[in-house]
Amino acid sequence: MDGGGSSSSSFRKVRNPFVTDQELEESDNVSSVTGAESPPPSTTKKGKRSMQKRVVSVPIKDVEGSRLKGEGAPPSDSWAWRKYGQKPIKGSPYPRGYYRCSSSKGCPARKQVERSRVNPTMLVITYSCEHNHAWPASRHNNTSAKQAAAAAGEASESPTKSTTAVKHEPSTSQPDTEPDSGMEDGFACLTEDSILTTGDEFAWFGEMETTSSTVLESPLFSERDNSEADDTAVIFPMREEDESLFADLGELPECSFVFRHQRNVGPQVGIC
DNA sequence: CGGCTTTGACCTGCGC
DNA sequence: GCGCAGGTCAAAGCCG
Repeated sequence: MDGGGSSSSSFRKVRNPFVTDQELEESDNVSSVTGAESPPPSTTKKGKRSMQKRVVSVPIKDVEGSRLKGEGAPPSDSWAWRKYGQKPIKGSPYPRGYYRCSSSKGCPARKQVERSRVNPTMLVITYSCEHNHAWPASRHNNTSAKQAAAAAGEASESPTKSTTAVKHEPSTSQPDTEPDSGMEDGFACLTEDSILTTGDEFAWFGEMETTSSTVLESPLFSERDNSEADDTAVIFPMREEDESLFADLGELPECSFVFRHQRNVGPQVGIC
């Protein structure tokens, strides 16, 4: 309980070619995974502690049995998320849901879920993780995931297989001094330096590309390539089947980002 | 019974 | 300095 205004991250406006105002907010904070975190134009409201943020856009699928009424629902990741708030965002017809990681007690992970104004069929999820903080390992929390998904389904009736854009934003990496319990599971939020290439752990990703004819598109990448934008985004059409694959993503450190810049280069995974 | 969701209110930070 | 917007907390209610 930080008290009324607690630690929030700076989501102030900047400019992101990929999305509109709202998404811009997130993307702008999204620093390049490479660790080149662009100095936030505006200091975080309360985010005193450096937090790594990742923006992930996932297609909303029609999920039933939803008990949530939130507009933005988080994708079914493998972690337990507890919704602690929801607020309508100015300029956005969809409210933004605030979720906290409930997988672990000391889990500082948080995520904001909102519908993409650009593509109502996509959910824009912003993951916030303390610098170097550990994320709860894959904990199959059907409840959260299911509910989240359900919410998503409720929120959107367009199960359109949209593309999934993944953007990661490593925030200022400060020497981690907070021993968190989240690490217990073995997944730690590495600093932006930690950029890994697809390995066994991410083999699923490779398969996803090859087996599911999943195509990675990153409009942002294009931008980034050209201007080295701060955001890292990956867009790949997903199917219901792919969804399961994507669901596996939950098993991966949320802090990790997967992107493929060049065709010659395999999917690269970065862990914040 | 426990956990989670929902809604309202409060606080912080930024912009003007 | 004031207002706006965003973010978080707390309490109540509901569901599994």
